Amino acid sequence: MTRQLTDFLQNYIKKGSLFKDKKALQSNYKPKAVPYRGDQINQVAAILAPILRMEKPSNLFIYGKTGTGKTLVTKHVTENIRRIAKENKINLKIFYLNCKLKRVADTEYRLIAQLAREFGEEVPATGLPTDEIYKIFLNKLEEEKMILLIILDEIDQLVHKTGDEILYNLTRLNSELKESEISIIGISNDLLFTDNIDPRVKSSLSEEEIVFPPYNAIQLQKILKQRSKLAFHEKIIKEGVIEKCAAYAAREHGDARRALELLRVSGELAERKGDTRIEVKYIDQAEEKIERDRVVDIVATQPKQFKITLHSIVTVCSNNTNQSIFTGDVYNTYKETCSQCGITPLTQRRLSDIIAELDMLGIINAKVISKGRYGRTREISLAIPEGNITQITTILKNSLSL
DNA sequence: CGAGATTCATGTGAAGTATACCTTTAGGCTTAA
DNA sequence: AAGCCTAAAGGTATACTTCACATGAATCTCGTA
Repeated sequence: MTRQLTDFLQNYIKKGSLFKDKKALQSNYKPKAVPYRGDQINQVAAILAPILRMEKPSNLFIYGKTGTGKTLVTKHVTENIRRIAKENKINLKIFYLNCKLKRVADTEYRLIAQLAREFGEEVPATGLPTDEIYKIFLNKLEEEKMILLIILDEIDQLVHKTGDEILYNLTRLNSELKESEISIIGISNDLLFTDNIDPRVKSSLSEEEIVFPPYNAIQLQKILKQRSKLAFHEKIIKEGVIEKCAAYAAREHGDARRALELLRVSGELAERKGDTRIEVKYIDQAEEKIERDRVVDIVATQPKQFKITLHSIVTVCSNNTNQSIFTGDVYNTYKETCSQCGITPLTQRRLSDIIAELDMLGIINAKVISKGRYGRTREISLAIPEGNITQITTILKNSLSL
């Protein structure tokens, strides 16, 4: 047994890795150049450039589907601006916040609190009035006499959850500032986002707008080739692999992040199998694995009540296969589940909201339908691939100690 | 037969409540002069 | 008298509950052809 293990480990070293630099394929990797986004880079740069003359740049709004390079381009440009600002002794700060993160920036209070924390200020998670937290933040900002650039990623999620007042407050902030100035970059996956917000907010928040088009399959291929040169040793990738990755991602609205992830995970799978080259067959496995990991990750990080709800949905789904299931069924099962693990159940009202949130997360599909005489409800189905359900159930059971 | 009323099961908005946390304030105790 | 600690008072954000009303198509009702 030990013998085997030593052999394995020895071999592992000897064989070396398929990867030269795996980081090049990870989602937080920032390449030196961003291909096919020259226009967007120039536009963003042109809009933000006034910073370097200590002038407040226009607020900017960026739209585009996931994996079209919004975040990457924004970071790319702002990094450069940050660098040049530093060289020229311009007092500039750039804060990047992802509004989707639960319990970080998903309410007005938490958003501002997080900004204050970026300044190194200790602020409590709750208890203070919201204007108080604004004051703390603004005072700190005034003290430092600077230009502040706030990047709000996935801002549509925030507004969806808490309404558009936040945006109004944010845009109004400048009028309260004497020494410093704030500019906001909003990034949204939802192309129709601004249709539903207050026109006053809209005009001041999106003084400038940039739309990021999806990549097409050929562009994706080029991107993949470029990155794979950095990431893998020579001649590791078999013919057709890149093409297939690109095709898969192009099918999903040209999502470059996905394409890169497919390639990376394929590589990892090949490596784990002891293969010396990446075969086309690994891509399909990779796609499955990615989806599985995504779901597992989401599920595992949900609060308890969300887990119980999800568990109930899974249970109901598996009990009556190929029949549609409704809120009422889920709620009944939910109550049972609660009594099993000794937790007082929430009301149906609340459960309704939780189901809606789970839908937003994309792990279930819930559509409000009217069954005519038989009332109105949500038609719920799982958005988890068939093969992963058992695994998810296990995770849920373990964390709920069922 | 068809237009309009009815109905059901739950969606959904608003307001209220519980909890956990915050600051302020008043009182009480200690201490030093 | 001044200083310090503590506990109560008064305030907030968040997650949840309560209450009440909204929804919308299948079904029912009833007048009419």
